Amino acid sequence: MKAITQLKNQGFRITLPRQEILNTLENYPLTVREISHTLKTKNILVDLTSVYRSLELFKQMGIVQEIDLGDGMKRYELIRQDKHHHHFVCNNCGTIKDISSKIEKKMMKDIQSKTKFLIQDHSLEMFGLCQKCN
Amino acid sequence: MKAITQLKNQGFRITLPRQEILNTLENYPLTVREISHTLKTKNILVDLTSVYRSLELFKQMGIVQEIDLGDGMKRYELIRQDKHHHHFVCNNCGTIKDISSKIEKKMMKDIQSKTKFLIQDHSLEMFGLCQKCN
DNA sequence: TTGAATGCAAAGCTTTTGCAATTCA
DNA sequence: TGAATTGCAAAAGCTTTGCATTCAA
Repeated sequence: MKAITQLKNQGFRITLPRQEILNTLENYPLTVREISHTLKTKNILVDLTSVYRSLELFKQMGIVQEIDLGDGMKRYELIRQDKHHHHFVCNNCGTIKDISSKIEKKMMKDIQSKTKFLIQDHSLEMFGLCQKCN
Repeated sequence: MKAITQLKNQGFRITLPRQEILNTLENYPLTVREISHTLKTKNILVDLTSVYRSLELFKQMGIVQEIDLGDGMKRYELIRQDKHHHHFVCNNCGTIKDISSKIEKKMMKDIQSKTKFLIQDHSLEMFGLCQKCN
């Protein structure tokens, strides 16, 4: 279901800030500042606070996902239909690429049966050099 | 090589704060506040700033490793000899357990050959319920 | 019209920086 | 002794909160 529809269906208002924030997230994960800056270049001024609040709402609605690359800022990306994936960050140019792996599920099952922990979620981030920078 | 020896060999001073900070890290990853608080219960008062600075030094010397569980605070743990591992965090009681997996290396190789990215490092954190809480 | 959403200012946290005082070697 | 290390105060950076104003429905 499209994010906007989802908002409407759940009784939330379709505001310009919300629509535009969602638009910025089309391509790759962004920080709050990056979202705000992107909007500024389109002459759409949205306060940082509102960006934070919108993202919090989107997160709770399952529209958006928070990712942490360990650099002190959270990043946000749209959740595409059940396409669980991870990220590769280039240490040189900073580009973020989506990564998905088939072995992953097996790995989680393995760990779960070995440890008897119930794994509800996990995050996997990779760092290195992208094809261009290598 | 023991951390203290390593410090001495590299010309750094063996101070009480440094020794005691290292001691707190024996068991599991701690935040800066947790380190400071642990020391306080032992009547050892070390300023937060000094904890930060010691950890930064230890990190650069390869004695300590920074981990990010996405809750806004960095955690620090001793690096044991080439025992690369990851973490499982219980969503209920907060316990952090070390996890290591054999499949992991294969997974990285797989991704590397598929994407042509050079993977230099990665982080994997798992969240769920531990045996006790499940 | 009216409650939801936004903007602005201020505060809350973690982490960093500057500098004088202290301390290890 | 003297440079390295620490502590204290202040600042920096990300995020949250309070409240009056604005706006979608």
